[in-house]
Amino acid sequence: MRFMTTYTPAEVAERTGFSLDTLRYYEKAGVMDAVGRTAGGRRAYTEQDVEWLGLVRCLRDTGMPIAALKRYAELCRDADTLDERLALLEEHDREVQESIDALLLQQARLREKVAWYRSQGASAERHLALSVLR
Amino acid sequence: MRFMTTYTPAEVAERTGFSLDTLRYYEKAGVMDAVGRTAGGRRAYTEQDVEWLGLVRCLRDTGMPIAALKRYAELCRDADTLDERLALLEEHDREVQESIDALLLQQARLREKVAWYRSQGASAERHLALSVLR
DNA sequence: TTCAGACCTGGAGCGCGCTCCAGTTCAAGA
DNA sequence: TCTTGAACTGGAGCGCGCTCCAGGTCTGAA
Repeated sequence: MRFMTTYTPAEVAERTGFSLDTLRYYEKAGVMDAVGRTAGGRRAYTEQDVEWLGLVRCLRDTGMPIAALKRYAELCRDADTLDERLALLEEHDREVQESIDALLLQQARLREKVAWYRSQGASAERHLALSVLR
Repeated sequence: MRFMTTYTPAEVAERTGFSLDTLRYYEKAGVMDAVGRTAGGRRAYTEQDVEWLGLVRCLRDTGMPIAALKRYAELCRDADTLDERLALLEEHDREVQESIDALLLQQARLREKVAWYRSQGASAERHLALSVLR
């Protein structure tokens, strides 16, 4: 007989930032293995479940689609898939890098626009200053 | 009588990277002003239209929602709204910065994971090397 | 024992941003 | 003149990732 700490759905939602509905959805969608249950049928998340959800958080926040997450989860069920898992994460990393790069590029454009508006604002103020001085 | 260069929908799609459907959608949605038409009723995009779409590209690529873009377009119809436009873009810039920061943070986590897999791969190789040497 | 409130399920619904479609019209080249 | 292909319209449909709902069950505190 072994004992282990488990967490209620509400606690997991609190700790991971996922909603209860999202947690159930992830389970249904195969993003995570079926969660253990209490005698009464309530979910009892283990520490590992919560850790897994931490990784899910990371991958979702970086834009990995549910389908890829599901694929990754499947690979993790088989211990003999380290290469594939690594490849999947490396591919994702490249995509993340690309979106960061794209974001930085467009941010530069955006800031040019902002700078332009500020210069317009400045001339409006100059204008105001002149009219005040008149 | 004045002449100006205009562009067909196909040309604009080519230049902006938006699909024909998306261009029509943006017009319907108020993301851009109604585009001028030829005698036969076909759209004739002006250089300004194309420039505007360039800005739309920038804002969409950085995640600005259609509704905000529409709001911005409305402000641009009134010359007397520089402050509001600037505020809108500055707010957007902050959000862009936040998502870049979030992305960088999670990317770091992701790379730790990748590094872990590589170390596993390395020990697997060591293991392989050992078995080869045996 | 009772009751509130957390949790259960299956399935419908939603918000976003397009994307596709059908049926029609326009325009340029052979 | 005919043909072909690009563009027109209004509206339906879609993929994604949740989110909500109804109707029922479980559980711990009073």
